[in-house]
Amino acid sequence: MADTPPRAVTISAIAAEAGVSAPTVSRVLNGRADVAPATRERIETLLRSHGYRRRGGGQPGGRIGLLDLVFNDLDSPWAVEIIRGVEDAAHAEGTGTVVSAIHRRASSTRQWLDNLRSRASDGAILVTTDLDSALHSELEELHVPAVVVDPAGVPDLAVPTIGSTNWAGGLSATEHLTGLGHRRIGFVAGRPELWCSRARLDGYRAGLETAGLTVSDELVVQGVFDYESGFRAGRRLAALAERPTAVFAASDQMALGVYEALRREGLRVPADVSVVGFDDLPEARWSSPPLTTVRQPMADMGRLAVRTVLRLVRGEQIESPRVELATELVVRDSTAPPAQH
Amino acid sequence: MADTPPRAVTISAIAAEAGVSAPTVSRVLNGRADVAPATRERIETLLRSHGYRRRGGGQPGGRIGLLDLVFNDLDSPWAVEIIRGVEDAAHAEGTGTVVSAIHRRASSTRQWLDNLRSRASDGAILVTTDLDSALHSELEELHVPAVVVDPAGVPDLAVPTIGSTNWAGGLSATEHLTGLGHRRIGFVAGRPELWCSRARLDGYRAGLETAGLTVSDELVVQGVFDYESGFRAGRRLAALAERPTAVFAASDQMALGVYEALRREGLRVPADVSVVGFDDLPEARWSSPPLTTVRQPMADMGRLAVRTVLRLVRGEQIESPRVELATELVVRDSTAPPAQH
DNA sequence: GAATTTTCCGGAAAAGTTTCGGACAGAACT
DNA sequence: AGTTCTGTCCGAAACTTTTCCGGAAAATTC
Repeated sequence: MADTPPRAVTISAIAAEAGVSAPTVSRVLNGRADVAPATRERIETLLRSHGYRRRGGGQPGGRIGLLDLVFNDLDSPWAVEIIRGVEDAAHAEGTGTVVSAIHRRASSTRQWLDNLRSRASDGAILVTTDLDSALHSELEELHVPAVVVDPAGVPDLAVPTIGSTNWAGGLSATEHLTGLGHRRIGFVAGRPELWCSRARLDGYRAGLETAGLTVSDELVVQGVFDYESGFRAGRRLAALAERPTAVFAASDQMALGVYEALRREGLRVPADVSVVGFDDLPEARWSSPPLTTVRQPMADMGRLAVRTVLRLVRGEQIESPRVELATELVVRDSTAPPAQH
Repeated sequence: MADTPPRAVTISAIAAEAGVSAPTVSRVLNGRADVAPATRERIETLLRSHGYRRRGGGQPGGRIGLLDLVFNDLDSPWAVEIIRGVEDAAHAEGTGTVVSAIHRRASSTRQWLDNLRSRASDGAILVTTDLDSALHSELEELHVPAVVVDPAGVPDLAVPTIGSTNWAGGLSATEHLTGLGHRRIGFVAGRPELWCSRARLDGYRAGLETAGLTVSDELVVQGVFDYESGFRAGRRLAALAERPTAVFAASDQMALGVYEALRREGLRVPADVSVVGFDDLPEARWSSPPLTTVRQPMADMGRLAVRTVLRLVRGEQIESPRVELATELVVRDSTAPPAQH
């Protein structure tokens, strides 16, 4: 005959190759205790190199049942929004969503991979700013396709990523402020090592240039995306000899930190200083005053991630390995024309 | 011999009873197309009445692999915290967490139940303020034990629930304010039909009485837990002839609404009015000023829910069908002694 | 050194899934 | 009407994986 079609690897094939019986391999797969360490090692290697995937009971086939959604920790402020989008799309496709958090410890990652294989998840959606290549190759060996959803932008990797248009967002926020008449606009930058920070900063610069303003270094303060660093940056900007009339923070959390710094200085938003954020977290709507910000469509990104990973599971081609969804300026009450002197 | 041990229902037993072969039952279970509607109906009824649970491949046994975590919608502001706690405990127990949202539509619930059976989830944790008894009996039929995590309190049902000490929380918040010297303290109540609202209100009253104050009806404004209602309540309290010097809101979202209402009146927190919330959502820490509030240990409630439902899965007894975890007052910057007139 | 326990693994049985083909009904050509 | 064709529905058999049980070898104890 011709070559056999790509028959799926079975437990017995592995067993034969390892020189043991099928039940032994089964025990290894299920993490049973009564297997000699050496034997277990040998079988695990074979399992991995053959990319064994658990199958229900009978022959191959089987439909998609589970998707893993992984967070670096569960502390991303956009976590809920992403979960909501992923759950929504997964539900529509008839698959379940397993949410996991892997912590900094390497053991946590290992355990997650074991669980992933044990429950025969079909694909993984990673929400993380640092997917190391070790994890990536492990997933490759397991034949579990992965997609990275990353509102922070990610260095290039052979994994499809879904982000958002940071540069355009930075530009529109800045143009909103210049359009209101602001001439001195502070900027609180995010982690410089992440793409998205640079893109937002460049968008800010482009916005100033469009308005015929020059970029002043003292108006750009470094932060690390969190509340605390926003607070410190806000204090520094407020203490400037020539105080800016508006501040654009590269994240909502930093914008709220700026709020607090201004409040302690006795300055009012937006009467004395206008503030713009980036992300549109739920708390942006409920801050006082409600925060003008650049919305990242987290839920849509989650939905797209599900569709993308399912295409990979089905072996279909995807158009582009890197997709960016549009950001959108949401004007609320934290911006106003500058006070007249 | 004696009576047979409670043998699990097998596919073949169902098949025999329905007068069909095992493969046919298998097809029904997996939603295959080639089964006559009448036959499918008959088998599904039997499946349900026997509480059939999918088993891996071999004999009964099998270890716990998946837990379902269900939200009413995914809009609860405490969702992340609960997910975090549940994921943490589930991870430690070696099980995965499937997060689902069921919407108001009944079809959504049905679909979730189908998925639940199809993926052979071992237990369910429901986060909801209205678990209807229909759903409850369905779960009973599927032999999937359930636990309700409900920070809002729930009417009695034959399901273990995990809540928190709302009365004590209301009391401690109020005593904190009276301790600072406040004599006129406004209260923004939550949905009156929920237990927790009454408990918090009673805690407030008890706190006033402890301090020898009388409860004035005009100081208690009805809200529905959300930002908007808090805003309206705040406006009403601020417009009072004799304005309160402090406001205790029965949820953080309402407290933030009060913030905004006060800000629009030109009043400062805490210089002019102190504010206390309830829940300790993440945004409480990041509001301006950071909000003093009563913390509900959402993550711990999630963890306890996992342990409880796993005990039910293993057939163990649980101590109490209703557990309340302690709330804790978190003092931040939104409270201060009343201004001297 | 013998006895006992523990470790490790294979055979057998059980459970569930798919593939393939057969029975049957209705529709469509002569 | 008889024949053929086609599609639906279901069972037998094949196949994969899992657990149960028992036995041989190694390790430990007396």
